[in-house]
Amino acid sequence: MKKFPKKEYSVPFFKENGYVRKLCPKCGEYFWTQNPDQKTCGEATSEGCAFYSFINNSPTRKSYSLREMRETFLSFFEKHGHTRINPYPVVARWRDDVYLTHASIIDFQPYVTEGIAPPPANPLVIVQPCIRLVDISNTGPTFGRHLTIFEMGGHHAFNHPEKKVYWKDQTIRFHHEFITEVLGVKSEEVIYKEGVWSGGGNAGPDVECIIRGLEVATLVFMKYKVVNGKFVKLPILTVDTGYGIDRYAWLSQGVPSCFQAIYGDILEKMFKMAGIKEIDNKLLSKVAKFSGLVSLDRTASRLDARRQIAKKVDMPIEELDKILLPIENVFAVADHTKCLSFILAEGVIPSNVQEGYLARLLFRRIYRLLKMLGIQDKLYDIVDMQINYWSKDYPHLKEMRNEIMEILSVEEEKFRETIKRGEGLVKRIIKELKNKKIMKVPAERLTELYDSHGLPPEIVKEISEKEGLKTDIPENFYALIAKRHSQASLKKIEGKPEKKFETSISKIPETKPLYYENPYKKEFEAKVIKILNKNYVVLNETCFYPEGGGQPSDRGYLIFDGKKARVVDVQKIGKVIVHKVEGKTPKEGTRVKGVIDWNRRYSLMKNHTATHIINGAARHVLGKHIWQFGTQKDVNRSRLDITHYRRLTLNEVHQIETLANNIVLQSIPVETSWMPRNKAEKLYGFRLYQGGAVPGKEIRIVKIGEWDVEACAGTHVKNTSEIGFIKIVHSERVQDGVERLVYSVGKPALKAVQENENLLFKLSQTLNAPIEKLDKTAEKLVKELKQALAEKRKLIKELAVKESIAASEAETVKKIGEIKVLTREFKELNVDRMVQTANEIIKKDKAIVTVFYGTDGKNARIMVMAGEKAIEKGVNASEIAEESAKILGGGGGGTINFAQGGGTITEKLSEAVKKAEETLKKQLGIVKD
RNA sequence: GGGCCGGUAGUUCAGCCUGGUAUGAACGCCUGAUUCGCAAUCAGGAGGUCGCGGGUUCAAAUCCCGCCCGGUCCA
Repeated sequence: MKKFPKKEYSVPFFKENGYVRKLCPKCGEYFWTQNPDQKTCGEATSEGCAFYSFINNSPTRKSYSLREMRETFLSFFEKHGHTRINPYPVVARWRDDVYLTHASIIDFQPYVTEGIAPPPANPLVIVQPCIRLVDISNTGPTFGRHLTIFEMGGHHAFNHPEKKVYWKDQTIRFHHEFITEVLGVKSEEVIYKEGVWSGGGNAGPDVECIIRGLEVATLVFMKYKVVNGKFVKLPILTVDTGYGIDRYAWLSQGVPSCFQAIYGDILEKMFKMAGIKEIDNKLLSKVAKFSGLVSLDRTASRLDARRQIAKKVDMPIEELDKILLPIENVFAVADHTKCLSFILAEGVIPSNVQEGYLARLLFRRIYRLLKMLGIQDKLYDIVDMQINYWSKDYPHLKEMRNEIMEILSVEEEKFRETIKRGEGLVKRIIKELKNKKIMKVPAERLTELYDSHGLPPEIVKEISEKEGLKTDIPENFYALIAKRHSQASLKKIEGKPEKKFETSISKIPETKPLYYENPYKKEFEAKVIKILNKNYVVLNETCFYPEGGGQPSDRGYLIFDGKKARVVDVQKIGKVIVHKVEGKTPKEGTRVKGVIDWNRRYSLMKNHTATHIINGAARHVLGKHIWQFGTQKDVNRSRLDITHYRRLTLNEVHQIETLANNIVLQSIPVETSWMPRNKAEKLYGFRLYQGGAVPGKEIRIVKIGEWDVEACAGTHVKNTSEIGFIKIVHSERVQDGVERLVYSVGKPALKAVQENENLLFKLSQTLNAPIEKLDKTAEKLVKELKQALAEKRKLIKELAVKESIAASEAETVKKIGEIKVLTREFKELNVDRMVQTANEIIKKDKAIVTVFYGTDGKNARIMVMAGEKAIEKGVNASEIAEESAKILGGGGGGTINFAQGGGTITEKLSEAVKKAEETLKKQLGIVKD
């Protein structure tokens, strides 16, 4: 990565205080220090630049708990003119580019950092719980340097060209004052390492603050936007600092691991649960000192890291591993269960897609860790402990306790099923391989098992080796998985034709939307600003609603000079609304009259408001974890996808429907208003972002009484009573954890009910039973049908036995050489009966060949069965069937002892039977060609 | 959003590639034998709209298309 020149880091603070800039010989990075004897950058990296020297030897004046450290940090910056801001959710619903909040700056991107919206305060200070799942495999082995969930303290300043707050020098001074004067660390112990930060589309120089080996903060000076890999200067310079609150607490306590610093006595309880009684703190401290060396990714081996540490602490690797592994596992459990609790508390449902998949990943990892520790049953106790512990700082956890527990138990059930199913599958595959004398599970099988069935190769290995089959997990296993996916995803993506206007449109002034001022306005007059590509019309203002937020565009007409242009589509590109027209096109600069298709539009308005109502109703009926996942409105039928961990029952759907209709009947006014993003978030919370990210400084709020508030750009009715009637017609599971509600509104809703009634009526007529008794009637019918089918099978068999007796005595049996042939017509074409009868006859006499035939008028069928002895003499049933079926104009075939054929030329049936006899004779060598 | 796998007896599955009898397998169930009783064992038996709907074919569990249901991986 590109490095910034020295001048980017050379701030007055360093000069005034006698800092020198040095180059670390180990990692090759520059750093600033007051200590002239400092050789390396002082960070405990995997290159081994230094080791931790704060373990059992804290550099701070006193020991801080996480909570104390958080408060100390916040109040320090508050004292220095920063406004304290409450933390944002860990699920970043206001953004569509990331799922989780992984830094405090995420809260303010992109609207604040791009200058679209003002910050809630400037400067501000916040402690934000952050989630980073990329570090999941390191969580535990690095003793807490990596966590999936941690608290990032950030003091942020947004420097506008016309209004500067503070920049590099002051930022570093703040940090230094905090660390030395507040915490009491000696000034010369603080090293500032130069770095380049890049993420979320932004970049800039940064300094990393290192104390006794531990990086405790990163001070980022965001000044670039990354466009196509190039750095473009930003108008707003953002001070983006990240203070690892957890790491500061760790530093101050000097305990071996960060987990001990964060979790205190609940970690002790987890150790007890796992039966880990005596922890050798001396050893742990020694290991902790060198834990900076550890850095795992998907390819690096855990044992390699362990080997290095074992050497440092002078202990056999096996022994060390035996001691450390369970401890690390408990560390990971502590971290992961906190992380999962936070995610679930915000209504994420474990799923096979999107952020739900992350939750599932986390759950399954926890479950495996607990299994290794032998305490799977303690999952709920641990999560309960976490909820209690963290609710003091984050009270929303407690509110969601019951839902979290419910979701966990559903998820546990699902995982157990998957494993059970998988084990069975692996065992079968192993058996199959053994039968083929393959004594090793092929790599291809491993990838298939993982990709299609979710079975990690380690599990497959475990099972297979128990069964005595070798399994080599390829080193590039995950690369092979990636390959499976890349091969399949070579489909072309077609962009909207309007996309190509994007560049030409930037010069056109924005279109004034009239549909917000008055959503009931049906006609308007406007000036034609621009015609694009012959049939795309841009007006100065319009009533036509462009497609967006799941609401389709309006249709209608543009009228000019007595001519009409049909508006078939409306799109919003940037701030310009484009009308796609068919027929005549108006000229640029002229005035046109616009008329929207009111019936359609009014219908869409009702549907849109109904969507909000149902969403609110669903949340009320099912719980606070309900979020809108997606939605599509239409005139006759709309749909709303919601997050839920179980299949909806009909009863639940009915409850939602009833509640939704209650809201309609209560004639609640629908209030729409524009307000600044910050104000709206403060007033209504992040629940606003049901429909995902909403751009802009001011956002539009649609509020339906106390039932629902959402940020929404759609058109709505003024009062819920206008909707009339909502009928949920259908519910389905779109993905794991996502339920779809399909519903109709107003007249189409009535129609939907009537259609169902039609169906019932028809059914009632067919079954000749009153509608009220249809369920019983159908039940009875199915039962009777089953009985009748069973009876039929029985009778066919009985009949077959009888007929076989009769047939063997009948004269229709012809002797041909040493074998016998029985030809017989079946009046009713019943293949089953023919087969059964033939079976019985052959059972009695192995030298017989049966030739059965019949026709239903449309098709003719011929069936040949040969006994063992007949086959010995050279009879081939398949050939006979094939030959005679040719005459019938069809084909036939089968096995040597049983075959059938047929055709459509039914009148040649007797000829075909004759042919069968001839073929048989030929096979026996009685007749020659 | 994209991909992959699966749906056959009460249960777990085989059969599908290469269309031609589901004499399907195991477990479970029922009856009988043995046993003080249970388990075990033996003998016999019942149990299937092959997820649904179309198509191709003389013929579809099997091939093709659509749908429904479940599982799973990736971003």
